[in-house]
Parts: sequence; C-alpha cells; structure tokens
Amino acid sequence: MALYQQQELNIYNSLSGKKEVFKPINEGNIGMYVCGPTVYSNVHLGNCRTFISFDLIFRYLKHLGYKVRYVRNITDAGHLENDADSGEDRIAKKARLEQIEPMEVVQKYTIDFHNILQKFNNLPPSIEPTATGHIVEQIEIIKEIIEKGFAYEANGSVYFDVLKFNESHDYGRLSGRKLEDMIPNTRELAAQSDKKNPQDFALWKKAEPQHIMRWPSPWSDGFPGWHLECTVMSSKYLGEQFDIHGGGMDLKFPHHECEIAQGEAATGKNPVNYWMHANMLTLNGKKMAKSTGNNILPTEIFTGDNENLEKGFSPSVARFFMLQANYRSILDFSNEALLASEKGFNRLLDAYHLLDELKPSEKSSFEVAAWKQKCYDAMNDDFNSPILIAQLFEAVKEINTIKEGKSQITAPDLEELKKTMSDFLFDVLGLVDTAEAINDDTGNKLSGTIELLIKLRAEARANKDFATSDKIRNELISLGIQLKDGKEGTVFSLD
RNA sequence: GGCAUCGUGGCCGAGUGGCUAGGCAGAGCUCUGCAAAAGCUCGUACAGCGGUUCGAAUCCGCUCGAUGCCUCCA
Repeated sequence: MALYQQQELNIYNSLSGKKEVFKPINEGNIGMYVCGPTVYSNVHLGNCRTFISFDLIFRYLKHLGYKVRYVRNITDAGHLENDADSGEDRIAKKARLEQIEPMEVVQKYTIDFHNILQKFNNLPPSIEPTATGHIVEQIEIIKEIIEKGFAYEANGSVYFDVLKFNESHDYGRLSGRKLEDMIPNTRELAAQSDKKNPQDFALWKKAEPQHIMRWPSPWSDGFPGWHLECTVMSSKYLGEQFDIHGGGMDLKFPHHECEIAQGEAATGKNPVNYWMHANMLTLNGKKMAKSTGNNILPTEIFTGDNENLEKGFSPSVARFFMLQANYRSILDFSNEALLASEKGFNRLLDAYHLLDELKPSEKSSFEVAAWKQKCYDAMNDDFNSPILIAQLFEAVKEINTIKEGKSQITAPDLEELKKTMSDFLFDVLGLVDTAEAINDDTGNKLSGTIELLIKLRAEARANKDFATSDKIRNELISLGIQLKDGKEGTVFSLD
C-alpha cells in the first residue's frame, strides 16, 4: 500500500481560498506545473524561495509514493517591459547592454539558474521546456482561440478579448477581481494601442523592425504573448486538465488569470484543479525584485559579500531558514534570522549524528510511532514545514536525553526514529548533511587527526595539565572545530 | 483609488473558538578542573477599539499600520 493511501494530504487552493483534501485526477499520478524564471539576469534569492517551496512540495509528493511529472518552464523569449505596446524586450535589452546575442543571454542565465538551484539541493523538474522551443504550438493555440471567437487580430498582433470571454466565463475568479471593477479603474494610457479594451492581453505581438527575437506567423513576424507559453507547455505535457499549478504570488494576477482564460477559451475546460501560490521573500520589509534593486544574490549569501550580512551561510542553512516559514507566508530576510537558523540547523544535525551512538534498551520512553505520525500530520496540512521542523526538534530533545542515559529506546524504535529523521531531513526537506562532506579521504585523515588531539587532551586532563588541554581545545575552536565533552567521551563538530 | 493578504513574546516564526508549537537570544539549575556541549526550569505574547459567545489571539464590525497586485517580475 502506497503511503499516499495512508496519509490524507490537504492543499490550500488559491482558487477556492480554502484548504482542500487533495485528490489527483489519475490515482497515484500527479501533474504539476510551476512557472519558471525569465532568464535575463541572475536569479535572486526571492526567486529561489519560490522554487525551494515547490521543491519541498515535489519531494513530499514523491515521498508519499506518487508518480509526479513536474514541469517548469524557462521563459527565454523576450517580453516587453510594459504592456503599452512599446518598449524593449528585457532579454534584447540585456543583450544590447552586454553586447551579446539574445540567446547568449538566455544561455548564460539559464546555467546560472541551474547552478544555484543545485546548490540549494533542488531536484530538477521532470521536464523543463522553453518558450522558444514551443512557438509552433503557441501559434496553433492562438488559431484555436481565434476560431472560438475569443481573440482578434489587429495590425499583425493578436489580442485576447477579455470582455467577450467574460460574457460566458468568469474572468478574475482566481484573483478575486471583477471585470466591472477593473474597467473604470484603468487609466487612459492605451490611446495608441491596437487593443479593443485595456484589459485585453496579447497572444501574439508584431515585432518592430529592430526586434531581434522574432518568428513568422500567419499574422506577422513577431513573438508570442507572455501568458501563452505556460498554457501551451502545461497542456502539452500534462494534458488539458491537470492537478497542480504553482508559481509566485505576484503571478496570480494577471498571469495565472490569463492562463485560465486561455485554457478555457481553447478547450472549454478548466485547466487546473489546485492553484498554489508561494509568497514573497522580503528584504528590509520590501519585496525583493530585480527591477527595484532591492535584492540579494544567492552567491552573496554563500560568501557573505553583501552589506546586509556579517558572514556567509551555507545553502542548506539558507534553505533551512526558508523552510522554517510556511510557503504561504511572507518571509523577511535578515542576518539575525540566518544566524538563528544556522545554530538550530547544526543542533538538529548533531542530534541526528548521535543516533548512531545510542544504545538500545529493553523498552522505549519515547513513542516513536505517534511522533512519526505528527511529522506526517504537519506535512499533510498544506506542507507545513515549520511544524515538521518543530517535531524534529522534539526528537532532538529525546535523542539527547537518551544519550545522557535519562531515557530509553528499543532497537526497533531506534531504527524507526533514524529512518524517519533521515526521510524528513534529507528526502523531504532536502537538507544536506554537512558531515557527509568530510566523509572522503581527506575527511578521514582530518577526523583521524582530531581524534588524536582528543586523545592527547584526555591524557593532559588526566594529568591535570589543564594548560595543555585548554590550549588544544582553544586552538581547535579557532579553526572552527568544536570539542564536546560527554559522559561517553569527547566528540567534535565542524562549523 | 480598486482588489488581496497580513499585523503573535527581545528577534524569527506556527497556531486560528477552550487543551496556551518550535528555533534563536536571555535568566537560574544539573553536569564539568574551568568552559563548551547537553538536559531541566522560567518568560504567559497575540496592533487598537467595539460586538457575538459560558469562553476569542482565533468569528464579526470599525480604526490604525504593513505588504503585494492592479504595466514586466518568483
């Protein structure tokens, strides 16, 4: 029996605004689409948070035994900087500034994106399609939408007719907006536009002569509208209707609203059952965004080379910090918060390592099965990683007490505890055990050396030669190696 | 201006009608040659004002404040 048959997963659905019991269209299988980045500059930390949130979700779904097809796109076609039918596309702009081909821009920042996400230990998606690789499909779906009467051509561009669509459908139901409210609300800046109404959005844009990224179409040499690629690629790889669609909160409107409209216009079906939105990461209380300059690069976290940081932090610490907040809450980034997470994370890993040294007893004073279910309950409640982490810290307390001989655990319970800790820590939360890094040849030599120093210190202490023993302890601590004296002897940990 | 989300102890963050997460920092104790590590104990918080209720941080209303979206953004 698969785990998912034993655990009832609840997901907060942005469409209904409620937590709902999750039920996939095809039992045991899940189709999940997440809006990926536009690759025109380095990913910033805020982007990473969204993808780490969905990585957690992907990992937990897989852990439950689902077969998940996770599709995340790369937006590599340039889109306009604004919607007023003017302005440069962002990839082309970057290409001009860096004096390289637009596709070089795309390649450069796609690689950066992959590198950084790998450092955060994100699993790669099952399929990572690109917008430019699906121009043909996008043209086809535009034809369909025109045929159904929900789009019109104007001067070589094609626009989605939002007002027409809203007559028979409900435009705005995802973001809680009403078209009637939006109309008097738009300013008169679209005088020069080809649109019939300001709410209409582009499916195809005719390229200006200087526009480099362009493709032929029945309407003009041009490029597809931004919202279209997600509709096309999600339906191509996951079907006209699929289970989960995710993305950053800022994409809810208009991007996801437009996706629903496009999907319904083309197929007549509601494309997505569960909409999930990851919240923003803020810096100094403000949204991180490339365009405003209020951002921090992941590399700067690792090196500490940023005015907001006093030191560098490992990717796992940064990941742990993010997972200590729910994906639906705004999270504010700060040096202090990172420091707190780092300490907690190290304590968690230290306790995990202690598991190998625990001696089993005849009976357990820790109810492992009940605790384990609490871990699942946390994740079943809309992927509540902060609660899961709180539960893991409950186990830390138990492990340390057992180590001190003040509690007991049976051999089977110990195995179960270890397995569960490992499952959640590494498979579900996707954290990396820093101690494993020294498990190579150099690492073995290092630990052998430290063991020797521990022995020498023990001898010095036995001889009451505290000057020598303290010297060993202090020199090691200044190298980032901490000695921990316990009842059973001394162990060490690396910072 | 419209729509939405949110305001929790020194800090970060869960909870969302009664049983008062967790982490970090702080205080005391145990252990220790001294420390560190570890364990135990402690803090009794939910923006403000009204209302509903036997009972509200949790529901409703208002006020104040913050953030996001309304043009590209995870």
